[in-house]
Amino acid sequence: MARSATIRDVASAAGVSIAVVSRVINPGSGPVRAETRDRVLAAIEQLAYRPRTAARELKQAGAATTLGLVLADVTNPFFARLADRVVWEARSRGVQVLLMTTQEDPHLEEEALATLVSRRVGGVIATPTATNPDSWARLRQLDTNVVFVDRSLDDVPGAHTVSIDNVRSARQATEHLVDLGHRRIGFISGPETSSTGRARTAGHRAVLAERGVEQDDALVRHVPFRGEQGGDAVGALLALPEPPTALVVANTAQVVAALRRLRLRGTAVPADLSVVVFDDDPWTELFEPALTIIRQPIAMLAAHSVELALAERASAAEPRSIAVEAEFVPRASTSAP
Amino acid sequence: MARSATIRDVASAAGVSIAVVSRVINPGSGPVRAETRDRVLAAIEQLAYRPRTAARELKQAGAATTLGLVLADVTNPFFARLADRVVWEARSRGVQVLLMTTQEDPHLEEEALATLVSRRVGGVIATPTATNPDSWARLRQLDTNVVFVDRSLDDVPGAHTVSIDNVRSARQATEHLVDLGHRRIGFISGPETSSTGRARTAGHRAVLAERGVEQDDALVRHVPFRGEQGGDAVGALLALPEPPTALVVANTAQVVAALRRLRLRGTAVPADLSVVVFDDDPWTELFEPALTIIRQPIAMLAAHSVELALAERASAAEPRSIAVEAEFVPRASTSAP
DNA sequence: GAGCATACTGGAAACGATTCCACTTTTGTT
DNA sequence: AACAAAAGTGGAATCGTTTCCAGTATGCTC
Repeated sequence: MARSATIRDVASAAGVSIAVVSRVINPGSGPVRAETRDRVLAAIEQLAYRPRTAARELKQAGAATTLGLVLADVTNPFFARLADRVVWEARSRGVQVLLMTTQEDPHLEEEALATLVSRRVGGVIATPTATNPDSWARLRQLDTNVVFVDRSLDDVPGAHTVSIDNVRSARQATEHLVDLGHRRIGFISGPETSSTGRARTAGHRAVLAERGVEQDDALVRHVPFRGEQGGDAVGALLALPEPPTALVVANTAQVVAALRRLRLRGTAVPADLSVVVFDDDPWTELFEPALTIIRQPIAMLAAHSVELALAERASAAEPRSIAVEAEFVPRASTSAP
Repeated sequence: MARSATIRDVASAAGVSIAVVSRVINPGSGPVRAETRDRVLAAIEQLAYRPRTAARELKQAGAATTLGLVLADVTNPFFARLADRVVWEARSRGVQVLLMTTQEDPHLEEEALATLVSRRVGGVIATPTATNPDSWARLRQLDTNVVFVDRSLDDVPGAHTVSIDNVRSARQATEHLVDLGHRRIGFISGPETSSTGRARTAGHRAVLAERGVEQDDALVRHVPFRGEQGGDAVGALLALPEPPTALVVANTAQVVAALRRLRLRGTAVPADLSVVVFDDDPWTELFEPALTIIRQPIAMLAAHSVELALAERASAAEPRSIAVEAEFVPRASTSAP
């Protein structure tokens, strides 16, 4: 296999210097006579020359041309759609996206960040899984914009945050259920270490306190975002001496596992158990009964994230925290107990 | 912001030459005295030095350390799970994945391929959307392994293919329906340009011919994989003077749109219309009635793809075409007409 | 047609790593 | 104690670009 053509090959084929070829490749970087340009372009075409990114990036230190997107789990439809939108937004700005998945594994996350660091990407958008403070700090230190989306980490100074107002959304869900007359409300949340998990349980608890509903810690379950444990959590809740009459679930994977379990047990929704989900998969509407959901404005999340990730990097800039509005969509899976 | 440390900074901090630092960074590349190594490592730690990928790649010509994954649509759960598995497989081999999405847009696909070419990745796994023969050819020309997964392209010499046997799976679906007594079977397939679309309709037609069922081209609809057009297709089919009593649908996005439309029209499944889907989303089981599906062995697809993509590159090697077995899972959405 | 400002071109120095090869030091053998 | 082999180290070339700067050709003005 012949070594692929370099700028030098093109230069000699076109009978010019490599400097000229470089100017042809990057229009606007200097004058080139039209006739010369044509000759160079012909040579490029003929040799199928493509400049090597590696060499290019090596020379131009801070290439804001690539953006890292570190997702916890593409298998989660919410993240998948977020990725889709981020790619779309980035593309409209002529930026490429390096998409990495951590599968909710702190180790993989650390690896992903190491890659991004050594690639010197222009910005990073991430749904952090674990507290890898060193890795995040390293990114900041390179003056890379760091944007946490959906979830966030407290101990990463300088990182921007984009998410829905989780406290508020959890409040809405719980208020809705309390208004319907529920007094024992199960809450399947993300891990306690996750910012979303904490914010949502906080909102939930606040409403219960305001409404004078008795709190029972046994009703709040912290379950990994990924995997099948949502089912076990539901099982445990319904096995309580005083089982809940309503349930709030944190994401699609969990609700799928939970619904599967409910069907197995013959628990009727909403007759025996009302259900609210933090997510917006098209299937939630098709499910019988249609699920009451909290719909996150994915396009907005993506737009703001990309914006911040690509902003002029000024280490001094105040980190911003953007909260977008989620929509509460009551449907058929919630009713009076 | 201070320029980040280079190998030279580390070398002078540790009082050694850059050659030694390089050997420390890549263990096994040459001898280093233990004491020296410690000194270098300390300097690395202290300066937070991280080698730049760009420089590294520039030197080592054929770095088989990165693999490109070009997906048509991460929003499609099938592809999302494929991505998840590919990342997993690649990681177990110490390889990183550059995930790019084309959103079923030939333009975006071409861009993605251009990136991959200029990055000189070791291998590419793709679900091709369009015939971009030049781009694919360029990859082959660089002696990059090209693996098509799920779908394939005919006019790309040298590319490997990994997919299920689409003819066979479509046969199973149609046979199942014919056995149940259906004579008019609607078929919502991918675009005619897609290999899967063609293979599946071929299998479908073969069974009809064998069983002496009258064929009607109006019953076969070619619909984009992405978007909402599955709904319109269903509407059109049911508006036929002689509407079908059964329906085969090509993927999740299409079936979601289709089911939404059916619900709107009040068409009962399977009483009025039996439904089979080429896909395996957990929701298909939760849907009422549980959908009869064709389950693709995603883990196998991923394993084979990564294997081929990372294989020793020998341009001479015969391109392989691997067909893995899909599983037909009859559930409640199909019954006698 | 002289003088000057531009347009165009090419030589050479980076960028930050890896790697070959020659050189020095240590170790082991007899 | 002498010598060979092995271990350790550093100088310098190289990978494929971009970019600075100096040099040459061209066009314009008077």
